Amino acid sequence: MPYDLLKLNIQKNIQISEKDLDTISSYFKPHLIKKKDFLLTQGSIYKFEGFVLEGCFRVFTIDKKGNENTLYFAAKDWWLMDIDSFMNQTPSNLNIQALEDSKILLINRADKLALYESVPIVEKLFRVMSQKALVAWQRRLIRNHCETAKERYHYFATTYPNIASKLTDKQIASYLGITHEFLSKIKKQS
Amino acid sequence: MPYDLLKLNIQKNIQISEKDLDTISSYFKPHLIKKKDFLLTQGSIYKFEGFVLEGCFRVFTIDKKGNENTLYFAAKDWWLMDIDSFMNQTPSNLNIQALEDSKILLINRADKLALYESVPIVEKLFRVMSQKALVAWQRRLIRNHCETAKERYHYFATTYPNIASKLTDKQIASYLGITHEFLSKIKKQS
DNA sequence: GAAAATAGTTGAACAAGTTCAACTTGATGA
DNA sequence: TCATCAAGTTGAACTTGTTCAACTATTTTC
Repeated sequence: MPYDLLKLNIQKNIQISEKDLDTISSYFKPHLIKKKDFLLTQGSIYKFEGFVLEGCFRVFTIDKKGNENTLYFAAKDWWLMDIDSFMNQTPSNLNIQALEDSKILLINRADKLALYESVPIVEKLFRVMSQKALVAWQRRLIRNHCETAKERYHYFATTYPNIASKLTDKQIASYLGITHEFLSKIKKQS
Repeated sequence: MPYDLLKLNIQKNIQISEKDLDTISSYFKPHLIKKKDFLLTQGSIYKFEGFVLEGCFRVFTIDKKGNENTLYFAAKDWWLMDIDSFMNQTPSNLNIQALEDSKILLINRADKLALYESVPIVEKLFRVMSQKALVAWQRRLIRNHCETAKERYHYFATTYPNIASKLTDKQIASYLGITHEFLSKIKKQS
């Protein structure tokens, strides 16, 4: 039954037949990733797309100054992808690391392209998912512009309590775009 | 020939037949928008998607403190949409204003939904467009985290010189997420 | 179970960016 | 063409967040 979670997730995005759901599921293969192992490292080409069944991942870049910058965390029921690298087959700017022992469903690039062909509704699925993600990213940027670090921290901690509880303050700080020293001071204040 | 630009734009995203291009184009209607007029205001529901043929638009929100926050500018050859409001038929958080007299192709919501049905490749078109946009938003957030306002200003001014030249400093500042006073000081330094 | 590495705390000095207010310049419109 | 209104400039005081360094607490690892 590892595919139940995937199927439910898909149904949250589009209306789809059981048959199509089964076909889509059959393309995804379960994998176990150990804590601290990398699914992707900066410079390599991302050849998979993933759906998290258990555990938690962190997606981040390292800039010129050596600072880690977390794009997002992916826990159970979240998707993992480096769209840029996957679409264009260019070296990735991202690192994807398991924060704990994790279980994930993966589809490789050739199979994904085949899936778009054989199950046309998959285009719609990823269109809808991408558009929802786009809205979320727009909102996050706005929050970055008009809220202080303290406000952003509390938003994150209350919106994603189950993810936040798995993370170190250093990881949270790299997601908020502040230093971990400053996060420590924020937490002391409140 | 107002549809040539639209067709070229679509061809940059996907491979598509002339027939499909013509069908898609037929759903879009040209409109003129006068300088300072609004295509959308916060609180109303967005019923159109647009493609800019001439002129320039600004997409922004106004937060609780009354500060304007610019999400993006859309000049010739750019798309204009409030995905959130359009998809879910919820009141929009965005304002879309013409910065100069502009010409735009619009498709209304019912026609857009019909278009997805009648020309299936439109799903792929918007899937690809959304994924590209997503990558751009992710990069912008990272830049906001690891670059100073000065670096972000120069990145914007050199990456989009033709858009930047149409804008007031106040509008640029609201895009960068800084005050216009500080932008003035940045420009003086360099 | 000891040693080593990593995470978190705190303080002082600093840099980046804001706020407010006063002023100058430029655009716009009756 | 004069008056008005919005855009841009500048300075001083202030707030937010950074840097670096020294320290403590907590995990990891052998």
